[in-house]
Amino acid sequence: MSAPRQSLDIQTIKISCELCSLAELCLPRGLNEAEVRELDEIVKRGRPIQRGKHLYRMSDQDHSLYLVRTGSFKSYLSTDDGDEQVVGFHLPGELVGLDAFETGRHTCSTMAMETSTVCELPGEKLNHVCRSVPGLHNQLQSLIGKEISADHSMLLLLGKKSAEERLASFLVSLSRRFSERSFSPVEFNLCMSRQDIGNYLGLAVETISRLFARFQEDNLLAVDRRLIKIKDLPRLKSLVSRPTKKD
Amino acid sequence: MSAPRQSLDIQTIKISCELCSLAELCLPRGLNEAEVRELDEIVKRGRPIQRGKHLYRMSDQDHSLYLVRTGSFKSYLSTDDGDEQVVGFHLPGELVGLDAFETGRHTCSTMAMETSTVCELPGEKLNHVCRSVPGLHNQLQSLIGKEISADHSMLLLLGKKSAEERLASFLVSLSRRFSERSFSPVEFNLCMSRQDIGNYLGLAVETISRLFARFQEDNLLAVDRRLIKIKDLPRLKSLVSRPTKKD
DNA sequence: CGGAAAGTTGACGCGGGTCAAGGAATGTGG
DNA sequence: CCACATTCCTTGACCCGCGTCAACTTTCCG
Repeated sequence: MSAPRQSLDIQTIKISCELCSLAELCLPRGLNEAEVRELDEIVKRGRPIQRGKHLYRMSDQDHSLYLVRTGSFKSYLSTDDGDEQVVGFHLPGELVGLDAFETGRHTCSTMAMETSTVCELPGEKLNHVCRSVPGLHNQLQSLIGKEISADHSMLLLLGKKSAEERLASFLVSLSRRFSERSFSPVEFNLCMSRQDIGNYLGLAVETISRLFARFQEDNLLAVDRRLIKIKDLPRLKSLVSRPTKKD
Repeated sequence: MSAPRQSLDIQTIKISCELCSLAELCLPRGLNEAEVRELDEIVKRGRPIQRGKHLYRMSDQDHSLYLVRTGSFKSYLSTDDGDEQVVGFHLPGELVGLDAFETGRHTCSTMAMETSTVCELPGEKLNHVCRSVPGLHNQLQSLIGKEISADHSMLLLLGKKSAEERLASFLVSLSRRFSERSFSPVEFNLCMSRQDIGNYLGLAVETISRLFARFQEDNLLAVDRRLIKIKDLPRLKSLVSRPTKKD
């Protein structure tokens, strides 16, 4: 906290959008070298955030957006009566912080689920660069649209799907996201607790536990603590929407 | 359909952002006269959309945003197995169409619930005007943030709340929105069917019916078909979050 | 007026929440 | 290195909120 804010180490200097392995998933996608360098100018890369620490809290004033560089985060709402609703998990390359767009104050809190780093995009500077780099504006717009469409899918999941369909959807979505990041689509570590998964999916922890047990019995998965091996991805995908009940 | 597209009537000519009664809720908020006129230049005001007709359908290519001028719309996702999830209801002054931001194709469908009119903002022109009118950019950004925060609240509602809390939340939200539009906060017509309400809230139609009956018994509401009179708004608000179960 | 869509009400049953108890892994301090 | 606490996860027993099904009424609309 009291360390000089200007200090740079070799690690930090080396990181740039141009060299970042996430470029194809992240804001630089579709920009040319000069444009990426212009974006790079305004990106602030802070020190790592420890597991359990907040990137920001609900009602913090903040005009920045953040892109996850390494690690993972969860965003959640807290209600006055003390309980929470996880509204999203964020992997490297994903955008966080749009929730302050309305008033300049965050409407949810975002916490690191493991030691993580982000790239910060200060709002005013970002708007300015967007004006001179239209491709950046488009890319940002696209990420915003993605966020909204993802939220809509979650509304469908919470509004209509059974517990089994919810967990299957969740695993398939993680599988896809890991695979986009060049990790195995069939073997990965969950970065969140059963508690968080249940909360996110609108289910009790016990239900998550039971479903993992059942999926394992059915030879869909091998589960070892937080390590998931998907043994039959096609069948898992087929569980995402059930055979139609009526109509 | 075969009417000449250039035809204008006096009604249409008269409508401008400057004179529109929605201005304080809508994009022009906080803009000066000159800026509003610049915005006005690019707004396309089409003919009314009949009840049941679509403003757009899922997977339509579309780079415009829309602001509801009169009437009301619902947005919904359709799944491959044929059922639907309503993801939002839209009243005058509210923004519709962000769901095409990701790819330029809509990810949900939007249908008029009564004869309605919209103001269309063609994407490219809008970006252009935003560049010269920073206040417009901010206002748009704010509406985007509002949408995202609203979606998050819905996730909380669907993930955690009981049927009673859901319907109470819904009515309180409608009450607030009507009152912002200078309608009575305690007496209004529902523009949607019980079916749509149930779908939106993740409940069966029968549950909606029973809850309306119970709220009426409890002297919270007077319900006559789609006309709602809220008889005890404070108590209705108190139902929105229940007394905490544990922790 | 007739047929369809929308809404209401009752009976019934199940999916998943809640409670309780215990196990396994990780952290903490001595 | 061990004792102990804490958090995380699992499993079983129970039961209730709300979905489902069915029958009927009311309203809407051509």
